[in-house]
Amino acid sequence: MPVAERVMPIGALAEQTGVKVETIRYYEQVGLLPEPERSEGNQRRYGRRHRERLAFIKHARDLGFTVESIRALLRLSDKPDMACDDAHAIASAHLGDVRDKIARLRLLEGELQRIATSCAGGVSACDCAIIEALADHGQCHHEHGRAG
Amino acid sequence: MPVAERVMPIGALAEQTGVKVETIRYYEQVGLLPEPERSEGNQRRYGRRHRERLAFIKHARDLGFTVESIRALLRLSDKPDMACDDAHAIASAHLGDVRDKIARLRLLEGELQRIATSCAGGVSACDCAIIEALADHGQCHHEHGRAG
DNA sequence: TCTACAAGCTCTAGCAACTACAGCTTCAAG
DNA sequence: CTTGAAGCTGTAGTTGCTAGAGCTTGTAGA
Repeated sequence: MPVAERVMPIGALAEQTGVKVETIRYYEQVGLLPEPERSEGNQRRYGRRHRERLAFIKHARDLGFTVESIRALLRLSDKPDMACDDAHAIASAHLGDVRDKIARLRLLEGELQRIATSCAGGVSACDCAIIEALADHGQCHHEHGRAG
Repeated sequence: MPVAERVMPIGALAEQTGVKVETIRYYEQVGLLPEPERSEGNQRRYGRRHRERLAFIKHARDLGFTVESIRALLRLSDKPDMACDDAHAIASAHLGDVRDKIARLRLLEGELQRIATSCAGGVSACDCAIIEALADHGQCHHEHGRAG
């Protein structure tokens, strides 16, 4: 046998996938992972299928897909007939979101840099340009929305 | 009088600053805004000082500062003696965070684009490359961390 | 002055996506 | 057989708001 036993407890699954134990239980709770078999003593026992599904989930989460989107993608991958178009739509929408976020963050980067260098932290000769800049939106070079 | 009365209720403050009424009450609750005077009937009455402080908070939030950081900045701006260095440190750290986030998002953008175009949503000739790509991290061109 | 009704109040619960306990049970190695 | 790590359930906390219920206050028109 190459890499893993046929069946494993939650800790081993966590280790193999890089997803925390609590998070695995959370995914089960919200319906992303199916309920696994249990040992006689009521402990979860996972197999290859669970590991693969969890890897899918983790990868998608790392890419910033919401749990809702992942639910949709998993539904698609379960009945893959007309999955392609729908999956493409989900991925494209998400790509759009990511690009928006990048654009907004770059505006923030510019303004933060301007603010931070205006008060370069020398001796306290300045009245703190940072605090002034934050107090006075009029100094701003653009409107900015939320981009956390 | 140019623009505003001396004293105003919460709705007017909300309108002038672009911060929602509930959010203003929330900021008071978490100690970002001081408790204002009240009318005889227990309604909040705000003045210029409050409006300025709230504008500061909003601007900083728009720039992605956490409430915790804003609390620190406000503390500094209240006693501005040695504020400059500390404010500079906060702003620089935040700038670093923003740049990290941008870098990670750009990696994601690349991978998402690769995934989305690999299954360009034509007729369903494909087995859905998107779902395969998500299932198999081995196809990935890099490690990626969380960047939501 | 009375009457509507908008705007205000407090308190509580909800969102996403986990994380962290408390207090218990089970598993596995020695 | 013992011991301690790992597992279990359930609840509450995190961040930064947002939304509602159910009440009170302010104010403009008649």
